[in-house]
Amino acid sequence: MELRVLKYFLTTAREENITKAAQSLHISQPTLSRQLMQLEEELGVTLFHRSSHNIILTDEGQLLKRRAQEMLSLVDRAKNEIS
Amino acid sequence: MELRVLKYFLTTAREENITKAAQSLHISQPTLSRQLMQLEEELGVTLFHRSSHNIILTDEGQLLKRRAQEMLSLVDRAKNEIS
DNA sequence: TAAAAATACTCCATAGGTATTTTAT
DNA sequence: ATAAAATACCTATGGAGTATTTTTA
Repeated sequence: MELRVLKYFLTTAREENITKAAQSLHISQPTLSRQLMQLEEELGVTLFHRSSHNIILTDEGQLLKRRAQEMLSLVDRAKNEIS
Repeated sequence: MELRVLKYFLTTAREENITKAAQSLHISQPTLSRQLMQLEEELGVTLFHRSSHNIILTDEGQLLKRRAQEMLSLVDRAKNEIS
């Protein structure tokens, strides 16, 4: 689990669409799709319910969302405190 | 800033010695030395006071230490909640 | 049949390693 | 003299891209 991928995850959770999230992140759709699948594999859970028109968080995905948001807030906080 | 490097940083802060921290992390001393320098460069601050026999946190380093510990705690918490 | 996601490759950036040098006690 | 960090150089893993196929509303 890396902060870069958690940002990918949160953007995707927000957009509910991998293609749009990838555009927003300025990476390709396959790259994002792969990173999300790898994150799911690493955690051993399904994070998204995938349909052909959108992709929404599972219960486990919602849990990760909260913690990921907290982690990224801490990054901002650390950067502010340090500088 | 990535969680992997924050783990490196916290281990080094604890060991106060890059060589020992690298052994504890099962990576080489130059790899750890480089990652720490890159983290400092990224943040634009010095995180460690380096002497020839130990390496200790600066004030900015202490600030990062707190937040990094919180982030890694959140990782554990997320993993526990999910599984 | 038209979107969105997944798959199949290819490429390259960078994490990591070994060998060596520098530094400070 | 010695222990530790930094530097130089090389290797290789995996992050990222393009092209294509699969899937489902």
